Amino acid sequence: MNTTEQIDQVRDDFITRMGVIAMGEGLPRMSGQIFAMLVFEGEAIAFGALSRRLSVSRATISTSIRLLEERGLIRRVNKTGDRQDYFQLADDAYAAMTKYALAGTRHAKAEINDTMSKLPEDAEGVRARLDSFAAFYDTISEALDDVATRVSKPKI
Amino acid sequence: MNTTEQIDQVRDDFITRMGVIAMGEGLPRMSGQIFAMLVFEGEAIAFGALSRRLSVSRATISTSIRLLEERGLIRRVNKTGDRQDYFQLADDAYAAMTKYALAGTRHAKAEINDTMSKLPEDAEGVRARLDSFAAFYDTISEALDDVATRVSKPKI
DNA sequence: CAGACTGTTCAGATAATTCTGAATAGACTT
DNA sequence: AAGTCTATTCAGAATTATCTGAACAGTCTG
Repeated sequence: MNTTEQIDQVRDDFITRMGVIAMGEGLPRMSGQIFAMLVFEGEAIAFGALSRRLSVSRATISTSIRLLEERGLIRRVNKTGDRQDYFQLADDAYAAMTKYALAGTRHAKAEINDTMSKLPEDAEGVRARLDSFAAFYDTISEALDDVATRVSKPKI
Repeated sequence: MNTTEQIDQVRDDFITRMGVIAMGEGLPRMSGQIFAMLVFEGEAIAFGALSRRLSVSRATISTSIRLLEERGLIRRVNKTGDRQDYFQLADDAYAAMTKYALAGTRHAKAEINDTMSKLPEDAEGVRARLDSFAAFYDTISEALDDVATRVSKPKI
């Protein structure tokens, strides 16, 4: 087995694993696999190549790509002289990932706060418990916010 | 509308919302709803009451409960003079929640590291990119670890 | 011990997600 | 302009997750 074959095998294995990890994080498997492929390759990959190398229809690539774009994880680039769209990791993909999670925890906290605002004055026990719950999400949010800045590439 | 009715309504609304939040965090809706109900009520709730008040079969309660127990989020308690099982929030439910997430990010990092170990020596570019990816998960893990300790109840 | 009640398991039903193929529209080439 | 290549959309198929009812085993009660 030569080096290229070895790398191919490692890459396919990596893609498979990251598909599973992605599912655990609430991302569809295919989006995770595309992300993994882009991490592994480094350079921009063509739309058609994604479909071919992940053995999945172009329609699936299209919708998976959209999700990743919406979350700011990947970037669509145009290569002159080639009609296809190319994709590569966003510059601050990891920061974007973190910020998405952060939005989730902030939303959860907001839901709890909203619930608290509807409680009658005398529901002290409930209020205290919801407050602890909200504080938990707040602690996580703080931590994620910190991660986001630490992970962000310093802007020149 | 009296205070009790108002609280009932707020609680049902809270439960509904937390079911959705839970799904976003990779937990089945019903587990999230049970968790929400336990947070709201504070005191232990009977198995049968969960089934009744969440309008769901006993089988569903059983499996949802198991998941929550496995993750250390709730505690099963026995009331003398009552055959039913009762459930309440675990003392360190939020810490347990955090630790579960932490286990996930550590696992992700391990998968990446494992992939790296299989790479041939000369695959420097790939190695560098995987290293960044792993570093990201490491940063998150550190943050979560910090959250876990801050959220843990101090052991007397 | 018979009957009532409890929680668990599991096969099958139901619901939700994810993927595909076909149709479409835009852009380039000749 | 006709033909080719492209990405998107969407209805339906395929897959996966979730819920239910029935069967079961254990425990208590009378």
